[in-house]
Amino acid sequence: MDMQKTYNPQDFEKRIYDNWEKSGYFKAKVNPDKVPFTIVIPPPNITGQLHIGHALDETLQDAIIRFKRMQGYEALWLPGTDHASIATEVKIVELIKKEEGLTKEQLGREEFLKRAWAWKEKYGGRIVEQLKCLGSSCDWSRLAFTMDDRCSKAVKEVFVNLYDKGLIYQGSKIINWCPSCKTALSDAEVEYAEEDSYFWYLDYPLEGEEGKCLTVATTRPETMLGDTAVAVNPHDKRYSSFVGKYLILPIVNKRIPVVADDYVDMKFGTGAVKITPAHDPNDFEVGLRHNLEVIRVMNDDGTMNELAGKFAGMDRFECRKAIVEELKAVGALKKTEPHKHNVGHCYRCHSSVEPIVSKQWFVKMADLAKPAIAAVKNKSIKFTPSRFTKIYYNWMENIKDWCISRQLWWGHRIPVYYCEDCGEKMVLKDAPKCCTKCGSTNFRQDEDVLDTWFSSALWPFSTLGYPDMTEDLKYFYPTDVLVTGYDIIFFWVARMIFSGLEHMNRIPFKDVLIHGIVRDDKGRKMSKSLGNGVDPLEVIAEYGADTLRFSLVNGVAAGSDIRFSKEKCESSRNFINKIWNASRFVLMNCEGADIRPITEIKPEVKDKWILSRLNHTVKSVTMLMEKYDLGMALSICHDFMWYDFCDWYIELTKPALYGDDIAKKNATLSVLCHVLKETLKLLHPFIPYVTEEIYSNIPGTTGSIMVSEYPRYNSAYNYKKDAEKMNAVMDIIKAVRQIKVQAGAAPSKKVELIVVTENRKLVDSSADFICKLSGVSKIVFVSSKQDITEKVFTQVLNGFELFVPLGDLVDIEKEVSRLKAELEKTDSEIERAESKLNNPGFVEKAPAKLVDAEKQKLAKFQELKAKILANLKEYES
RNA sequence: GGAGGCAUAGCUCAGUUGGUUAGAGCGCUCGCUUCACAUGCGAGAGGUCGUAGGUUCGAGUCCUACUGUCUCUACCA
Repeated sequence: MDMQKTYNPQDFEKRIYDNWEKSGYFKAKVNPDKVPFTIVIPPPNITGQLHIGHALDETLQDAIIRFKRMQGYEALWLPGTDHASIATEVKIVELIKKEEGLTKEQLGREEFLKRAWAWKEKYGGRIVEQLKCLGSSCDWSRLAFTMDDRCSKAVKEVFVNLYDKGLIYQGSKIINWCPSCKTALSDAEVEYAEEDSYFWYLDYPLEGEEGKCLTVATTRPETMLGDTAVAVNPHDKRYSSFVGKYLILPIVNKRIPVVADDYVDMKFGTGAVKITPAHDPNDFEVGLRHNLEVIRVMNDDGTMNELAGKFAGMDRFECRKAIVEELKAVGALKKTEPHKHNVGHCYRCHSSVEPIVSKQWFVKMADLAKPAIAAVKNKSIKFTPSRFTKIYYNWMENIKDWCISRQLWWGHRIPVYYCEDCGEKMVLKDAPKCCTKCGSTNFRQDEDVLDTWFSSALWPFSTLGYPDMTEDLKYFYPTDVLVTGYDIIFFWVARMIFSGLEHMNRIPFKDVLIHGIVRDDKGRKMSKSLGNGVDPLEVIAEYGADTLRFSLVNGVAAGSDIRFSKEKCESSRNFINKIWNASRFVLMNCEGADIRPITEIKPEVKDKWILSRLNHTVKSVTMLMEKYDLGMALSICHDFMWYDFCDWYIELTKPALYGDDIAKKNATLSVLCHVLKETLKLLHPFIPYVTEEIYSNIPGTTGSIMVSEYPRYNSAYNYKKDAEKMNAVMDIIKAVRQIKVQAGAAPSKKVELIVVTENRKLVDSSADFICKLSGVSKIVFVSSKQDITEKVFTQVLNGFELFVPLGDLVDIEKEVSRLKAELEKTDSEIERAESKLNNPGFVEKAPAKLVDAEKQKLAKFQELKAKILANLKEYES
């Protein structure tokens, strides 16, 4: 046995991980004799390093995969990283600006991509190291990257297939544009935030009718330069005479029609809306319905273009001010009022997003969404917790076409080629040698790359070999469970589901385990601006990976957010320290002892009690693990380890361990070893390092705990009667302790215990325990309280009356009032039970088991009451 | 506008399909350096489970309304 006095994870975590890796236990292979169990990691972005949210995600996955591996599944946890197109590109742009003083355009595409791959090598590698520190049992031989050859091949295959099926198309539509990143964004990539702004009321004069005008209200006056109509509600009587007439657009002095459209809300603003089809999604729709001209007045970088006339070249916000001034000058600004409204921001750079008309590639969603909704409706895919299905439906049922092209360089380049000579468009998996139509070799590839989520959507099968029907793909797909946060249900989970169904004809996973986000100790979201982020590596350096993992999982309900605090870490560390010391106790005593397998031991009552407790624990923990209720599973392991094993069983073994009976000592130690070993196995998925370290020191164990057999429930170990006996003894011990504390006697003071009972045999056979655990020097049996001559404290239990003579410490008056309080409590229990049993509804309708239990409870309390009364009478006489 | 979560001890949170006397951690009080552990041991105090109704023999748990709070989603110019 080689264990330091204090738990010190830094001494062994690294060594253990290295051993695991060397042993090849993490590797999974196609094995027809075993049932596969597969998890693909949600690939962390290579933008930086792992944060505490990743630590939670990986801990949950590792716990599940370790559990399944021990249960005998061929467990594969497939690791990888994500190129994170826009997020990484933003970082690299910043880097080259800082280090080389260049913009990406100045650097050029080829050089830029070199920098990006270097970044990937550096940060991708770092993330892998961090995953290892956490203890993640990933199959590193399969490490994937969303832009590696395999994934790239899958992306091209899927793009071409969808295009051929007519599910990918190119079109000019209104999309979200980030003027800072200069790329299109999908709807999911826009974040809205409320901002204080103004509502500007503008007068648009009616053509040919001097002095008459229509007032529109707008939050974006600068877009009026691109107005091509004003819309009113067809039922709005105020404006019915205007419909079909023309207005003169101020400043621009252009004729624009008044159209009637249901989209307009009569009650909002003035009931008249300026229509700018090029710069507003709703206006774009109105424009389509009324055949309006689309005039785009803004450049890609957010400045005004030549169609903005004298405002050309101005930044959009500058232009807004200038337009307002100009409108005021020409008398078209009627009034201004403060207004709060939601403005969309780029989820990566946070600039405000500009809705503009642009030619982009889209995925047609309607037909893809239907089977994806059905798969969840018919429970082929189950969300845990189930409430997240509603969030999923909500999005899927209202889904719009997915804009997948990005005007970026870092990512999968769109596999579309244009012939410079004949203009032919070629959508091909591999770059053509020449134009498929005219044979020209003068062609170019589409400049754009794909949305990063396009490749992530294929992750569960691209990493296993798709489009080739490999053995891996056949064996490990569909995967079993996907573990991720609720924040990427739309971005990722939904898209994997329809992609799996479309390209593999099968769901990508059976279960989706959703967890919450990790917040700081005050419940705030961790963010760079608040500076309240917690670095998992720092926590590991201070407390060890096991403590971090324990803190993130113990007692946490699925799907709910987690508060992370130092206090929590400390209490987790204390628990692991407790395991450490309990194990030291067991192992130190084992030295030189004859430890036998549990099957060769004849257990006595205390042993049967802990074996039955262990058995129950195994049953509930296994059940909870299978339901992915890891927080509860771990909490039950914790309670068993601390309260049953350490607080009670270890103490109960001491009389035997320090006694002279060698056979008894060996038997007890064998049970101690068995229970410790099995408990460590239950804990191993959550806290792998410390359990491995201790396990290797237990006599009789060979190999790693991570490939040991997971404990199994066995009804032969229930020992119901013995467990009840032990519980009665434990009640006696607790009662004596209570008497001593209440009397103010020192814990070390040895007292005499006088017992009235019909079950003398039980007390006799457990005398060792009672004496050792409650500081009793001698147990005396009497037939009734009348036989006691000294002043005593009294405690009445079911089947036992306990009396402790404590001489002058005994205060009769206090004792009487204490007994009266006990009596009152007992009375209220009797009353409660009686009212239930007197209720015909309860007796008739409640399950017989419960009625019986209630009857027993009543009898028990009535017996207690009788004894308390008898004791009270003694004092009164 | 739509949807969802949460409201339980001083604080942070558990609480399985409704069913014994509602639990834990931290904090607090009292007593202990007892031969694994003071990162500990023993004994306690502390809760009308947000409010009002309802269903039921029985509600922290199910239903309705309300109050407070957080989040997602839509983007009404």
